[in-house]
Amino acid sequence: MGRPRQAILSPEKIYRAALDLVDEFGDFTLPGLAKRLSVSPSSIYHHVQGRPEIINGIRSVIGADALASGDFFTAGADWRDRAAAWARSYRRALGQHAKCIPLLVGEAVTDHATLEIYEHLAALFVEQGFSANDVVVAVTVLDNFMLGSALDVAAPESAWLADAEAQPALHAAFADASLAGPRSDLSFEVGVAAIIAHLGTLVA
Amino acid sequence: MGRPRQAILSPEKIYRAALDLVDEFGDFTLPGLAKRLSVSPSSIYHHVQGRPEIINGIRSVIGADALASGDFFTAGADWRDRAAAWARSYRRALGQHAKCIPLLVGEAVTDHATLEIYEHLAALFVEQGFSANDVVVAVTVLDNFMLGSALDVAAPESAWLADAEAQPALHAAFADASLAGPRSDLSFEVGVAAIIAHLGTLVA
DNA sequence: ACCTGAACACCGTTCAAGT
DNA sequence: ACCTGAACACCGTTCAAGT
Repeated sequence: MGRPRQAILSPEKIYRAALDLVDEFGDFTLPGLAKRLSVSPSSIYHHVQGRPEIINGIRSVIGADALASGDFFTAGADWRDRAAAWARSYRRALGQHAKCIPLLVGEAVTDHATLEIYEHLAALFVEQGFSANDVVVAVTVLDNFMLGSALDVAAPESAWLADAEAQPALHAAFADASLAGPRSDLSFEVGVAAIIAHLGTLVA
Repeated sequence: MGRPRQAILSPEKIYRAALDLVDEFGDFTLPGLAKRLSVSPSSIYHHVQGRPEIINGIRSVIGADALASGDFFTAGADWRDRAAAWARSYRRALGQHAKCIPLLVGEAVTDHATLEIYEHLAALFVEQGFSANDVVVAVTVLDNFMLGSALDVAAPESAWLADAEAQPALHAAFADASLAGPRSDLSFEVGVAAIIAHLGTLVA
């Protein structure tokens, strides 16, 4: 066929198609991606280096969409509310692509969009007069909890397949619980409230 | 060669060898696993169903070792100390095999050892008089933070490759911080203290 | 029951060939 | 510059054949 007059592919198109595949099937393959893009597998290599770069691209697309939503710009409000909103927004963004998270964890963050998201959080603490040490710890604590909670979104409500005989306390708790909403969401709010209340003691 | 008088393999041996490979290289392949066990790839299928079962086996080995360490039996102490010890112990167990975590997340927990570990935590809250709802939330919150923090152990200290120009607050905080220990460990303790203090308000 | 070697479909990546 | 088809090494899994 040869070169088309107008390029069919772009890194962005490749990343978005890969994101779609992961959302749908929990993973992607280069041949599957090529098929989705109506292209030959080898064509993809004219735009990205390889599979790892595509995975990184998925992260950046999620981050860019989250930034574009404007959720991270809740200026004016109390810093506690803004920190909580940050965690809530990024967890929602990741949770919308919960099947991607296992693919993303364990890879270093280098894309601009994701770093920008964390810059928002760090700036918030700096503004509040946190020391460098406290900013690092505050960002880490909130990020760790946010990420652990986002991972939990992917897990089915019955991911805890406890046995009534072998794990009586665990089984009974889940069997008898009557939560007023999704377990993961409610727990997230409890944890965020706990963490932010504690961070407040650093600033006082 | 045919069947040996004494079986060379067992599920346990396969799981442990796979764990070793992941610790060393961050992943494992069936051919690589077979080589490590001085066996043919097809031999492995006489003992386990396939790769997913091996991944589940890795989790159960980590859980069994953690249970065997006795860290989860800190009876007598205050429930707050025991809950903190639980999170600390399991994070340490997972952190010792940090490269495994990306492989484990996103898979439902079904192995006995891991469920036993969560049973310890649930029983602790039940003992304390938590309602079923509160047990579920307390277990979820502590688990989510513990897992997020364990993932952070795998990340290099410089996983946040912030740019001085583009992300000034984030960059400056990490550049100027002088923490009295590993960022991940210190942050974990701060978060656990925050969460447990908050859980204490449920029981009061 | 348990190990082997051959075989299959599939995957990620490379590269020469085309426009 | 950008797409294609052929090719390569490799992977997970199956299966008939051996003891």
